[in-house]
Amino acid sequence: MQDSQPSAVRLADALSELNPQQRDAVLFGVTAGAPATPPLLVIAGAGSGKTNTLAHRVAHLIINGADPHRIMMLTFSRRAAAEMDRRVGHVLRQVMKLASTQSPPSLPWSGTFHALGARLLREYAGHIGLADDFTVHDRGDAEDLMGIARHDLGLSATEKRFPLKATCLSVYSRTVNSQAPLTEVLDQHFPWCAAWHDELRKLFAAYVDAKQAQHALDYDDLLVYWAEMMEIPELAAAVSARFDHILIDEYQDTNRLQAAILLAMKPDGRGLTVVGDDAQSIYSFRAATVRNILDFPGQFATPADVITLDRNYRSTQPILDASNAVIALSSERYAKALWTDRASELRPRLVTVSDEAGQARWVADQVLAQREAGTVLKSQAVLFRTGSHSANLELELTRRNIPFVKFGGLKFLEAAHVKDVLSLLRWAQNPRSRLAGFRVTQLVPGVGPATAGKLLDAMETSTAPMDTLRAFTFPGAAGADWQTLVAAYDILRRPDATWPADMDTALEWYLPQLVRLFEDAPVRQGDLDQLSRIAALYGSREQFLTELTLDPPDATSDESGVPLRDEDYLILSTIHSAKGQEWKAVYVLNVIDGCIPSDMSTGTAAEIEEERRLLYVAMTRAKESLQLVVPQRFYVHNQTGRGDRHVYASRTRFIPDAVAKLFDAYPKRPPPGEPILGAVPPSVLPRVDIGGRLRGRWS
DNA sequence: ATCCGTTAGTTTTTT
DNA sequence: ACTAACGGAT
Repeated sequence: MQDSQPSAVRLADALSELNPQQRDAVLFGVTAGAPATPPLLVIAGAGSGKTNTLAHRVAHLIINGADPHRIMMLTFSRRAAAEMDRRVGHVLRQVMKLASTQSPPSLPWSGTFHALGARLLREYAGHIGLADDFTVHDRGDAEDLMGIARHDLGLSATEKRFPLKATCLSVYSRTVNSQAPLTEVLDQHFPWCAAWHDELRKLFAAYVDAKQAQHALDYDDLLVYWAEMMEIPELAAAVSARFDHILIDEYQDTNRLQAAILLAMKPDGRGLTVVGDDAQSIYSFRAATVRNILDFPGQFATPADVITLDRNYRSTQPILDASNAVIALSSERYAKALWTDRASELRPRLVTVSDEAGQARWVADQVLAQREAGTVLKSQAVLFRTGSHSANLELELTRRNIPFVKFGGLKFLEAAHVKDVLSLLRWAQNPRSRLAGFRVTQLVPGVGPATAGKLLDAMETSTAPMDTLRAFTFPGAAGADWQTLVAAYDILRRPDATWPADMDTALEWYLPQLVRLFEDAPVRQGDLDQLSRIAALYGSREQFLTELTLDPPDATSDESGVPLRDEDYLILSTIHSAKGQEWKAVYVLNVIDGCIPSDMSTGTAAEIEEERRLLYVAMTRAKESLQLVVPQRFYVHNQTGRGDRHVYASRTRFIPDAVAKLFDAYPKRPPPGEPILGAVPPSVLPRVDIGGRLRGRWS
């Protein structure tokens, strides 16, 4: 800071770009020296400049003397964390007048609850009876382990079918995250499993034992152990004292466990800033609760101040009018209505098409048309309720050579061959990881569950697991295959193993298995090449394994691999994954009852309200152009047999006629004055297969 | 003990 | 379309 203009002036300049509410939120409680600020809740409507405001507040704290190392910034995803870091840096650079070679201070403690939890736990592992080489299980691993426990308890052979392992894990996870009794969780969210209460309880106990025996933590454990650690006064004091300021984004999507952690970190609320929007709460399936945000102010001796940001900078007025109208019908009343000064002639569109194929054609046509008009593909996004809803569109886009990237789709980390390789690395990192060992050893031909189990039992009780492994003789003839695994494992276990050379060792062993196991080995090898490239970005094996599970690459494209950054591509995303993002043009697919709301979540009024908010979130992503597409016929997915079963869909219940008036209908209705009869142009009348319906009646 | 084909049963969204 | 369990051949 060496130029003539005092930084205070530049600070004032930076702040002058904000509106009065945003400025209040930035400045609230901040004084020179930056001692802990009083608790603050910012209610930030969609597109209200929330991230920018938060970034300014952080920068402001730092300029006033706060130490970036002592600021904890909790975001919803790693992507959001990176964006926040970038913006804080931007403001700091501007105010501190750094030379372009100097990098602004960044926030080392910025990330998701889970990622920061993992870091803290590794640091304090020694104090809480945790091995510091613990493995983090992703969803798939956790399910597999649950499956093993389920089988070991004899629950796979019950008279009536026991819930699937994935369902068991969901129940477990929800119980843990909501801190509610199992009975309550079953009654409210899994009534079809309620009869299994006692067995589930036993299963969960076994699952917890299994995790501990192999030094593994699942996603929930990262929060649970953190919360438990904060119950010990000395540890709580030590951890809390490391952070002067804790800021949390998307607070409406945190659950009770996360709120408990937060409160334990800052019991008097000093230093806490939480930001959220109750109208955008869409993660209650993960036990998130709006109560967190509603109850926040009253949790402290001096209630937290509340600042509301309701000026929207993102969307045009017509888009906002329609979005406001949708959320206004919510049974719970939300205090704010967003406003903007971005007038526009262009109203959002409600487009009726015959079926999903027509929907795909329509969207592809529109995407190309908008690109011709100057909106690059990257500024356009197609949003949908569930991953499978985009299948038709993906086909159409591929056919027309329109590049796209899908967020929230199938992760390539879930593919069997990728998991195989990761398991080998993980087993080497943590020999207690029975799950990894179980998977890897069964890759050797002739080795099945029984043999693998015997070996792992022997290793578990052994003091020198490596020797046990080497000495193990297994029945059968394929000794050579076995020896290659032992050799590879031996190299990976050496203390002088280097990264990313380990990845090559693992791949070298795995490639023959890949060729043997899969017909499409060449395709899959492409994935492994990509994995290898990703691996090179990490500093160590442990870091690679942990961060990959906590922060998986979240997009897949039509070809394997994410396209290069400078290519142009269309964005496809689930509405959940679209959170916090914005695009010039947004298309929402299947805006029909049964999709939004999903017919799986029309059980309770609360579920339906969440679906309404989901539509609201989707609509408020659009800056200039918004099109909701309503196919009149919707093929039922997942149907048994070669059915052509479809439902005659109707527009979502969240857009009744009164709200529909805020949209332009397409195809256009006849001008007022025309007879009502025949109002629907013949081209959009559904084609009805009456014969099929009659047959369907009996099937 | 492993492997493979057959059969019955199935709840979206993600850290 | 996908999973899990089970019977039978090797």
